[in-house]
Amino acid sequence: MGNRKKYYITTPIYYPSGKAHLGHSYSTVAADVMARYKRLQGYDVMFLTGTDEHGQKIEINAGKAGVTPKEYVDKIAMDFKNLWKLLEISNDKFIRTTDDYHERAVQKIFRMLFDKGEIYKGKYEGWYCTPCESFFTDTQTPDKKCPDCGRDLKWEEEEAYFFRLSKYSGKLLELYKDNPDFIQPEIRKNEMIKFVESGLDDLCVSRTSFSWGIPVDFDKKHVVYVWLDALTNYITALGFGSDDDSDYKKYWPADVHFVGKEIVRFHTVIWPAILMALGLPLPKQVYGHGWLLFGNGEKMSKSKGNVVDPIILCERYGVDAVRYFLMRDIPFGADGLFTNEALINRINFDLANDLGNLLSRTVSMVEKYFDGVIPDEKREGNVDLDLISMAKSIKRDYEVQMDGFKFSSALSKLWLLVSRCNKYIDETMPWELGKNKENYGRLATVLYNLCECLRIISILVEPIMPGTSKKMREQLGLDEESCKWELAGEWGITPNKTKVFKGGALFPRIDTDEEVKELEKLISCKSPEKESKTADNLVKLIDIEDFAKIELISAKIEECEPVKKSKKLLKLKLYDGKLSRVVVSGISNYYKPEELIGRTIVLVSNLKPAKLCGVESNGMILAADCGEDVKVLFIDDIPPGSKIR
RNA sequence: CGCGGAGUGGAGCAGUUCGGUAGCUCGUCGGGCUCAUAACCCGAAGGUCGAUGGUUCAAAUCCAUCCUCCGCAACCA
Repeated sequence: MGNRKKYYITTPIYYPSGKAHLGHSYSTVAADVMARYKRLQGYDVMFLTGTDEHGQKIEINAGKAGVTPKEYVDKIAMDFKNLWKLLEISNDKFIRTTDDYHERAVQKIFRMLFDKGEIYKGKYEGWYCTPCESFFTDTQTPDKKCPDCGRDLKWEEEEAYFFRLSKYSGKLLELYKDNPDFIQPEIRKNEMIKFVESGLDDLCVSRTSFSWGIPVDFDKKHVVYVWLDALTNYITALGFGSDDDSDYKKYWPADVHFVGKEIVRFHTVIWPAILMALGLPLPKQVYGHGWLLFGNGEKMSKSKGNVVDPIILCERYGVDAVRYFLMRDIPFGADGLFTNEALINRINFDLANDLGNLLSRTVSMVEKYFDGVIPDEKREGNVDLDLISMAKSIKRDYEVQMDGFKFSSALSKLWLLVSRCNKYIDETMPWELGKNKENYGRLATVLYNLCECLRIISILVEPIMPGTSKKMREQLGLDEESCKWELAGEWGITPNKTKVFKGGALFPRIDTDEEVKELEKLISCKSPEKESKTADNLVKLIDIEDFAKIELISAKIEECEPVKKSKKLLKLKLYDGKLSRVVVSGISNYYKPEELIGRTIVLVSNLKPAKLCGVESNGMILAADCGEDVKVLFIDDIPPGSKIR
């Protein structure tokens, strides 16, 4: 037992500031596939996922919801756990950074680093916006106004602890050089090298401005700030810093951390530096996968409210179909598009037509011609050799791809065998053989070969679609013994006289057009953004006083030029009858400066000033949003300064 | 000169590391088959691989310049 090779894989711990979406599911399913794959190969696997529950944003969100931060994260952590259960995620542990053992361990780690001199007390300074509780650097706020709310900023200094990240640049670069696989894929590695080469600052690891975090035990007004709290989960989950650290001793270092590409930096710079400072071994690899994007190329994110609900998809198509789609349709290292059509097409073509139908036609024929049991007498033919040699080699090809996290390629390798089987049926024409008893020996061989291929497929498909794998074996009448992982590379394992059982369709076909409509309906109901849009469509009635607050006047455009470094902004100098003022407007895609000079427009004159791309804008000009185009309201025959009501 | 990504048959993509007949899935057209979930199999049409220049016997692939699209960056006031 103790000699088994171990494999430790992690997902990021997710920040529960909103609902879990398909993007979270993507990372987690990928890690699960890998964990299952390694377990089947005989590894002693530790698969960790969890939630990162501290920080100001949680504190604020909880406040808005009128609950304590703990109540807030309890609820969302439960949602995550339930989703993972639904998606058949086989994690061995689920860590919450609010777990007692984690908090104690983080305090211990913090102290260890402080005692070693790796953490020191310093000052965090910057421009502070009290209402927003945010710091900004000089470069972020050239005008000393809050970029979020526009209010004045105060120069504040906050006492804070810092981790000596800056001294690790050299060591990190060495690490990347000596371990070319440490950061993958390649493109991420190059980015990180460039980033580290540009120099590192020490890292602020404590805050006094909010309290929802792990207290620094020797300096109670500080709480540990994000990275030292979050990243260390990978070792505290194994018991590091607690009384029982046997799992830590057994599983650390991690074989791979799966992370989204946006947090590669933290995992390949800060995390190894922390471990170096602690004198602990480093993870073997960090893999930064791509993002799931929508058909329109937008990132799936909570803040944009364009989240596709994995629960809906699972309910409609089953977990395995969703898992298959995520792993098959998107190359793991790159960004991928999610569209409802793509999902349904995968289900129909790959799963229903190719795989499901193959099983169905095979089992049907065994029942039809042999009452469900293939007889011993067989007669081999030449056509069989090609099929058999492919079937025997597919496991090796598949494993090469899986070991490189190329899930999509692994599946397309496996589907070569599925296609080969369908073709084999055409070549051998079992329905013809079935017409004449003399050919039953040959027919038995053909059907046996098909069952044998399906056995192999059922094994290799298990990491991605555990449920489907099981269903296939039930229909094929196979026991666990015949379906061990090693036996995916062997031929002739299905015992003689195995009885098959025709079951339901593995994946029922879906009517694409109708289903896409249904899905769009469903998802738009659930999407918060769409909801609010619908609400906006209902005309909200306002009082005349509300309207009176808005001061509209005519103004003449005196000067106009594009705002440097901006894509859509024009800087307009307007004369409002009394004074000239500068207004910035995002219409450079629709109007050229010379088309605007001399014209008169409608100006919202009492709008709070705001800074756009470094230019102060005092007001807003009215324009109509007509689909693709935007048209400014010109009122050239009205003298500047006229009040509009 | 802000950062990053991408441009390959109608659609979505692979191939680019390490140059050597341009590939996959879907769609279209034609044919075959009927065991099967109207599924399966075969064949065909369809591409100046964003542009230009360079290196080379040979470039989607290497080099240079440029164009376009997209995301991000404190930009729709």
